[in-house]
Amino acid sequence: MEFVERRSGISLWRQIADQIRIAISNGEYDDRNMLPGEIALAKRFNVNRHTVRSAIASLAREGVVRVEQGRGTFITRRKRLQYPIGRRTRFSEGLAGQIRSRDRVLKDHGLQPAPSHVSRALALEPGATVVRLETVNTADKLPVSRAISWFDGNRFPDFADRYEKYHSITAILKSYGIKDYLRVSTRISAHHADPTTLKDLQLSPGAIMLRTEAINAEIGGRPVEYSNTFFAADRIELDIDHSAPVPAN
Amino acid sequence: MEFVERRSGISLWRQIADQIRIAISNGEYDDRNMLPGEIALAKRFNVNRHTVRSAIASLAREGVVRVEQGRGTFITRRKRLQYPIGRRTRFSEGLAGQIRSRDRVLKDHGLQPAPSHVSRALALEPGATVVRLETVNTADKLPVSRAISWFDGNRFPDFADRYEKYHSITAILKSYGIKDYLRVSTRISAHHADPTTLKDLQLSPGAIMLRTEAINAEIGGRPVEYSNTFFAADRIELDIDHSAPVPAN
DNA sequence: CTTATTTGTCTATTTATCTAGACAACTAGA
DNA sequence: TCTAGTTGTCTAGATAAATAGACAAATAAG
Repeated sequence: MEFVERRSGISLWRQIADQIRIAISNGEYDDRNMLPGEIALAKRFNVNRHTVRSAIASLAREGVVRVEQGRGTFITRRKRLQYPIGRRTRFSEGLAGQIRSRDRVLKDHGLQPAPSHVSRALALEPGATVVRLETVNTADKLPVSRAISWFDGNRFPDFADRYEKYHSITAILKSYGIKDYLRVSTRISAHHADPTTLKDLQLSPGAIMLRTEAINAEIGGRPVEYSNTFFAADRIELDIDHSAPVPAN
Repeated sequence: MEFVERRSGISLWRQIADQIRIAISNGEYDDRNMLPGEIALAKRFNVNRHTVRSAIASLAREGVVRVEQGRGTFITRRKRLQYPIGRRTRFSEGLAGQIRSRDRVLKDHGLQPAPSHVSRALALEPGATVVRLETVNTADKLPVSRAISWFDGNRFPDFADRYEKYHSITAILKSYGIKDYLRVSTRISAHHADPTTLKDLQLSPGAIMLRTEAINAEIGGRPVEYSNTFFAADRIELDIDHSAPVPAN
């Protein structure tokens, strides 16, 4: 008997949907590739059949299962994408082989005085001007992450303008003469998604986002990029590589 | 005006509590170290004052805020612990300096035939016998993570027994002649906590867990430990270090 | 064709959540 | 001491979530 908690602020159907989603991604139903019947699930969770139906309806809206009258409920998607993070992390390469199409849309950009955490990360003076770039990244037409990047405004004054031309951080930095850069640190946390992220990543309230706060530096060690990225936790996982650094090419 | 979504399966008070918790950890109220008044919050979220009160009551139960009649609502905790992950990751050292007390309790252990993902990670034959160790880790009396570790059952047959004596993975491995080991890979994902984790980490439904799936290997590269760790996402964040590997000491 | 098993729809009722308003209790400052 | 601003408590009603039961509609197998 599985457990759901009442009066917890999370409706029963939502708790059940969450547990079924986890079970699916753990491969628990891989043998038949379908869920148990509604009546069996209702008994297992000790709730009414209609409550289970609400849970399944929400999983169907997410595209995790497909319901067929008279037959049952079939699992349609199971695995998260894997996003590798290592010394040489590039969004443009990370998902290669896992998806068919990929896109990055520039949502917003501008110059601004650096907030304190930004100036600290980029080793700039407090209040120095920085370029702010906000993008939404899509894989197979589904948004997977939202990134906010900051760069030294004095060093890269027209960074955002060059985005139209190059469409890639790596290429823009190269156009400034920076041949290579490496990841220095990554801080990872998980939160309930905030309203902006819910909207940008097409999530529903209560959804989880994985947040990475990363610093990239050029070869000498000078920081060039500071970024906050918010991933849709139900669509992607992070794969950390601890192996020895790759020599610059 | 902040946004909350109705009929989403998450009660309004819970959505509001989640948003306030995020705002606090973003340092938005650092100037006065207290929340706006209930009436102001109700207006901002466009809900009834009683709904805001429910949200605040739940944050108070969590220990995030303290409410004082006639005065206001004060912020009592703000930052997550930072758990460093690098080539040399050791729970016993990771939180040093951030907490006063630390404890690890062995919850369960035993020998079992390796599930496929375990045998693959440890480079053993399918179905080989493995030692399974389940622990709950506590910092300042609050549980922060739950870990399940697997080791080669042929190589370390009495691993679990030695736990009583050494109380440390590193020390046990040393007792088997393994002087040093390094992290090879870490896979990170975020999920709604499952019932077992909710209970072990004293969380409430809808809470988020950060999951790491890690492989440690001895110096030659032979895997020695495979582990799944579930962190309470609202108490801890992961800090990835990408710097060059430290030489063995 | 019949039967058992599955999901789909409908009505009714109960329980929980949210809203609305009034007023009490407490705090800090004028 | 008075006043403005805060949280605490109570009542009542509206809305949403969950339960209960009955039966329809589709599927698969004998």
